[in-house]
Amino acid sequence: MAEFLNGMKRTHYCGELRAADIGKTVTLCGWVQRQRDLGQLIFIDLRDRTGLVQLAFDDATGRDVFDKAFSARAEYVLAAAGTVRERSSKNPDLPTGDIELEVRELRVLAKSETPPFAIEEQSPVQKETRLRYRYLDLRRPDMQRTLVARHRLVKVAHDYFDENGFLEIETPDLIKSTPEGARDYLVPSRVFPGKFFALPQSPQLYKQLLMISGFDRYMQIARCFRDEDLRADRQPEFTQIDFEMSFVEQDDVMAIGEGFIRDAYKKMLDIDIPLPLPRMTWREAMDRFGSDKPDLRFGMELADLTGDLRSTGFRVFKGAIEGGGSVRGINAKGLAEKLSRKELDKLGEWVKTYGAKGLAWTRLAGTETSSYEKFLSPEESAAVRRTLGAEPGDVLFLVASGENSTVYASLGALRCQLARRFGLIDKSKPGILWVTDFPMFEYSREEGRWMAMHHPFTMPNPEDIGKIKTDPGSVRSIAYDMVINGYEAGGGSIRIHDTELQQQMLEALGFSPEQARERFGFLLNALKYGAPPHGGMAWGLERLVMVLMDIEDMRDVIAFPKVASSADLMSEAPGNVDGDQLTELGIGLLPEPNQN
RNA sequence: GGCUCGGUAGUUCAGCUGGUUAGAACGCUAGCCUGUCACGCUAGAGGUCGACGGUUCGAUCCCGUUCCGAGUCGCCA
Repeated sequence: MAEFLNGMKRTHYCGELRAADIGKTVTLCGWVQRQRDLGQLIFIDLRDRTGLVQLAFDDATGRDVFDKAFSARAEYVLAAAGTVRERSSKNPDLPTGDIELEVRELRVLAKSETPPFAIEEQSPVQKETRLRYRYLDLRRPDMQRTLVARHRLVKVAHDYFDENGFLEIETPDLIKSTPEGARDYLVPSRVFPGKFFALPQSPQLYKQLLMISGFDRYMQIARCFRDEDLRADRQPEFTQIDFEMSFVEQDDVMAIGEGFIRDAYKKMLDIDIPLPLPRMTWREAMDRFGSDKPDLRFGMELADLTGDLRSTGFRVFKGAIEGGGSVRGINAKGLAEKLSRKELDKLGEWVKTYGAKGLAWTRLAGTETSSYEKFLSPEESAAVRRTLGAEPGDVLFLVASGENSTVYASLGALRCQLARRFGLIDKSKPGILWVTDFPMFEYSREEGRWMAMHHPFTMPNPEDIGKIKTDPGSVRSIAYDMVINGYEAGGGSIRIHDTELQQQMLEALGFSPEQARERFGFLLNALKYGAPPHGGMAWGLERLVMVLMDIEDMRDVIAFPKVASSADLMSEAPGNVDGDQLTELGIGLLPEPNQN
């Protein structure tokens, strides 16, 4: 049976004691990091969220206390009272290494089973084990540091938006399902059997309604849910730093957004971000980097070789160009010696996952080899080399496709892959920029219709409004993303505040007036009663913590995350429910052979 | 939904061409040790080789199915 505190009150955190505290009587509480039994002398490292401190037990220690120290094991919870004294042999590796606690009184507040892994920095344990025992994993200093940073970033956001006149207003989590966009998580209604709420993918419609209500400047730390497959940087439930403001144009929103990111870098990392942030149109980002979230921390930009190869006889390139696509390339500077023939073939296989039919290359090592130059005229080969700035030691990569999106995706991914693998990324300064002028629509093959690239409430560029019906592919939107280090850290837009334009937009997206009313009637109605021009944006809180802390796995910035199947390994959610619960909700399950 | 990779002691891993007692390190348990701090020394315990089926005289190893995990493409207004 564990002991109780029974009047012992913690006076200090473990990690904050210093030489200046020598002679003080203190009471500490924490977990046993390690017990070192030297016979007549025992040391215990006691840990709390501030760090470690050494407890000492020797012949001056009472028998009862000494025996407790003897039987203490890893992760036992202790309260220790005594006197801070100077160590006879100091430990320069520990902030508290000059002192130790001479323990007079010791309580074992809780014993512990041997933990499945050691609670320490950079524990070499697999993610799966860590997530099963997340409550132990979270005791590790790096996890604690990360969650502290996350807390501080939220605090920076609250402070910044409060200082700028924004009000935090909560929007509902049980809302109406929207057909556009990601799959909704559905919540059955007991009162309306057969009907469902949805969990929000974002507070989008509600924050627009708040603008119509006149709150003028809104912000929220908003929980969002998307029932889509996961990635290392994507979780089904996540948090947005969300804001919206009235009587503004794109530059006004961007100025507020930039101000926050400057504050965040200053207060979290003491890094000065010069404003205004650089801007790049979506078109330019695609052409130069093959991505709408370009990582600016390294070069290897794409080059369009279509002009050089316009009249080539090489069937692969010719077919791509005549098919309305292009041939583009990148120059992997100086990587010829590092990329063997075998590895080039591997990369060729790898780009196929992005839809490319293959990867053409020229390796300018001692003996030059090329997979495609034999099919080109000498003039064409020379032109390609010239355009790519080829020099001895380089490797040229070319992708040709009748679909420009395939060329962009393949080369954009290859560029990032090579940079990561060969350490070309300059981490000394963050690569932050705005990407603007996104296309309003993109065509969905599966749906056979035009879809909103951002969302259906995004303001089209006034210059392009006339083309919504005639040439939707060329319509630009007043939408902007904030890209940091190759991540889409945030994004937003100016919204449509005009009923007629909103209806026109929904029509272009294939909604009948009835469908539009059914899905978004409340917004369309609200727009009729005097909507101010408004816009806003949102950041993914997790993404921001990731880029700020240089963490690559989103699960490492979330206390209790999901694994790739969207399950929670610790609680084993999702789980079965009682038949009674389903009956009450009017839900019957289809027979599933693999239910257990 | 597709593709690729992985699952062996509590943990991280090794395990040849299929061969009879499946290993290492750390951790754990016990004993010794008065200045350690990744303490040290000695001894010991600990395995459904993810699961099921098949091939074989014999399967951790080969084949099939399946479960779990990772990455990624699709998907993610």
